[in-house]
Amino acid sequence: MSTREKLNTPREHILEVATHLFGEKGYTGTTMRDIASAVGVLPGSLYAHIDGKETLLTEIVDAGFDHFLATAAEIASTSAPADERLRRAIKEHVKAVADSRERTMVVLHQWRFLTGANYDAVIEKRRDYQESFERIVDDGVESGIFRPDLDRHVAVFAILGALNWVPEWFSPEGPVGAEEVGERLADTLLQGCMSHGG
Amino acid sequence: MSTREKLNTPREHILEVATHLFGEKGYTGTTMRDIASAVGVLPGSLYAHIDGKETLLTEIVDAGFDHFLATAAEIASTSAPADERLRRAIKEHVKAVADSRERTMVVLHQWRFLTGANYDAVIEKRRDYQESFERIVDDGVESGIFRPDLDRHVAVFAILGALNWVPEWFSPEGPVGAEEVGERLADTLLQGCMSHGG
DNA sequence: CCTACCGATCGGTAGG
DNA sequence: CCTACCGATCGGTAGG
Repeated sequence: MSTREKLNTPREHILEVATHLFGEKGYTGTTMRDIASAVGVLPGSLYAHIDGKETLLTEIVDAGFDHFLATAAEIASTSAPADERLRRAIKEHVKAVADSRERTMVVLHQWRFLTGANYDAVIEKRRDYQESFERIVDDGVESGIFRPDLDRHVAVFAILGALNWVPEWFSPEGPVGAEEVGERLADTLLQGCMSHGG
Repeated sequence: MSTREKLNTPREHILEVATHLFGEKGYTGTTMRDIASAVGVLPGSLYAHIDGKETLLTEIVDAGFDHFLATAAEIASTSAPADERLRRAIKEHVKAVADSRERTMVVLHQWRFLTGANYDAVIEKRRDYQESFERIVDDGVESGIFRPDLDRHVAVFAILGALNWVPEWFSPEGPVGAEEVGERLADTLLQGCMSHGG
């Protein structure tokens, strides 16, 4: 309480608190008073550092998507075999989720409450992320390492679904670490794509 | 507007409208005034038919979970081979999502806003649903039809994740129907579990 | 199902 | 970052 946890600017502190609350109670379920109270200031004082509630959301979501996007795009454009790239992308995604479960929940579910240009920007990032995975799967099918009859779209949706479900069950305090969970998830998802088993 | 769409009781009509709105804008993002307006009555009039906002949510969520649960439990307890049972469970889940995307979204994400006994009941249903899938996977590993090195928990989470992501991308108006999507999803997810490919 | 209304709370602002 | 406050809106109720 009396210890100052400010290693960051007040603005960054507010964003951290908002990320936590938006992830836990949702954007519409969180009030500016909740945020102010958790930060330790009165509600009106927040507006010295931020423009408004949606600004908080769009900054959290944009930064979160950019993180996922940058990693996936880098991996997708590598010249490594498709199965290796897919494994790397899966493991990096799990690692990012383990880093901050709440941030991931906000990125996955709260972007719907953005409006106008903020909303449009997210739709684009979402599509880009998907395309990085589609590129890997397409390459895998073309090179013969993945099954020729694989439905590329369904396969990518299955992989993204499995990844995006991770924050619902993974706990960094659990018996199995993020590295190992990513490996086992990759084992299962990879085999669903491969041309020949084990 | 002037046509009466009441094939149901007023109460059922309210529940339908609430399902749609909770799915679209979330529980905390939907007001009783939103619901009243979509139903076509004044806000206070809703309370002649329902107890309150949380009652609406818990009825929608409970009924939704029960539907998923009953189907999965029935399939899991069949004596068919594990791969057949898993395929059936996947297809039934996709069919249920196709029946009502909004209801599924409420079941998956809005139950967090329930409190007390309503919340506890959902946690239990959630666990039961997962256990139906775990039973199938366990049987498959024991009978040798699934890989012996398969991580049962991770495999089930991957399958549930892929299934629970379906409402984010599947459209009944799309080019591929629910039946076919379920089949292709099962193809990919099944192969991720099987002992020998193709 | 409507009229009329309750106390509480919302996001945000003016002025210091 | 606080004091003091704004108009709007919230879930819900009394009485018919």
